[in-house]
Amino acid sequence: MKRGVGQGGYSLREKIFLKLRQDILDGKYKAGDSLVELKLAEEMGVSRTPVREAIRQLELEGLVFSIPNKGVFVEGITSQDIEDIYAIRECMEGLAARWAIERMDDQSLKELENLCELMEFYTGKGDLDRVGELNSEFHDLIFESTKSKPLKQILSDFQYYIGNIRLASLKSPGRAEQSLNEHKAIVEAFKDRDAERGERVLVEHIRNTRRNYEKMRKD
Amino acid sequence: MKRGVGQGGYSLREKIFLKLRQDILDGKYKAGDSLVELKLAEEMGVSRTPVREAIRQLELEGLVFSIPNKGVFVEGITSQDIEDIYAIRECMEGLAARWAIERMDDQSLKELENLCELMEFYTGKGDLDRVGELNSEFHDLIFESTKSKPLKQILSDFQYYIGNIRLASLKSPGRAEQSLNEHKAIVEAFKDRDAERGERVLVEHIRNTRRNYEKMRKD
DNA sequence: ACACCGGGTATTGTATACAATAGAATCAAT
DNA sequence: ATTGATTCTATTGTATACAATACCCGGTGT
Repeated sequence: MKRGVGQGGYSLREKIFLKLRQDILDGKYKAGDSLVELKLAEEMGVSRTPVREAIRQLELEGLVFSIPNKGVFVEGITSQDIEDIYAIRECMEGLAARWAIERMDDQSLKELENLCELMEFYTGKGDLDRVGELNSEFHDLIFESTKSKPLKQILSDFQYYIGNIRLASLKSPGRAEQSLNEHKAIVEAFKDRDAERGERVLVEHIRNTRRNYEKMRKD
Repeated sequence: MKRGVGQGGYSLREKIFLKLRQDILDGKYKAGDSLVELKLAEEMGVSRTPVREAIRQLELEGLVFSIPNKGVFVEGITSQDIEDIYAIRECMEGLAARWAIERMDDQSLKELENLCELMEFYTGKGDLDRVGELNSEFHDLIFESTKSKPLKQILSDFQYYIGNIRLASLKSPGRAEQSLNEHKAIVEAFKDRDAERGERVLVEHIRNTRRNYEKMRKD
């Protein structure tokens, strides 16, 4: 079994959800495109049921909207959305930094340090795709360490939304090295358990990422 | 038709989703309770399909978690979650205030004023349930006016999460009047298009709501 | 030419049937 | 009595069948 959809998730629904979300975020389905249950189901070699459920979840995340008895359409992410997300992240990651520094256990701290070292290694090797993955893990670990369900939820969702953009941003000249230094500063603040400084450097990091994105857009 | 589930939403799935969410938030289902698709379906006089879809959505919102082939269990909201949500709202509604003041059109502003007057009327009459509803509409209108999809989504979800708590808080002695004054101050700042002041008074409003909740918890 | 009606098609909405799985209960062997 | 295998049951996972709806398109009357 496991034909067509691709491995990874647990149930078909989960896999389809992840796949569709990725496809939308990758631009395979553009804004306004209609997603037809039966068509998708046939493409993936499954029945409509799990496809439907996946679509309902996408709907809740705001990636698609559905007109009853008519169809489901891709909502798309505008560059305004991206900017908004960065602005929101500036606030929220500050909060995350404070909480994480207060609540993070030593083992997670060690892991965070480790992730940072790996990022250094792959940045040196120029494998930026891998760096991008590690970057996600880095921030996810911080979210996780806040031990705050509501905060985790928001930030993890955004993480997916802007994943591709962040990766592209990372590939602009010099940004990878700068980003690495910022991550190092974050780890230092975490190790010192300095919430004040942690918040500052993390917010600064987001702000720089955002600036880099805006600069990139203009080109 | 429309038997059992109760009106309101559009499709069965939507109605069931709203009903289940309300029931969880109302404490009808407590943390750890298991939700059995077939049982719920029979109770509401529908088939499993729409129930399943509703549950999947609840899962994405984090209100339930599902163990494959075993069951779905209510996640529940801890008082830690509530506190976190208030902290998050302090940040986010500040942002919302700034954006809304910049982007709100005159008609919405008029509506906002109107909502505030209605709140005054019903506060005077002592109909706090109605005031609670208007309160939600008031904040929703602000969210809507930010014209920001990501921000709207986050804040609207939280609105439901803490709706009942806010209502209870409103019923503590003197709070309704204080809340009303804070709303008036918000409207004034919006009318003056003073983003700086708007942010300050709105954040202050959230902070007071939160303090009131914490005070209430102790009793 | 134009508005109106009616049927046909595409699509989703809902119900039901069947498969797979996990866990509990039973029972036999040591 | 304990352990291990085995059956049984509850529950979800997936597929399919059928119903309802919206929209397109062609025909018809004026």
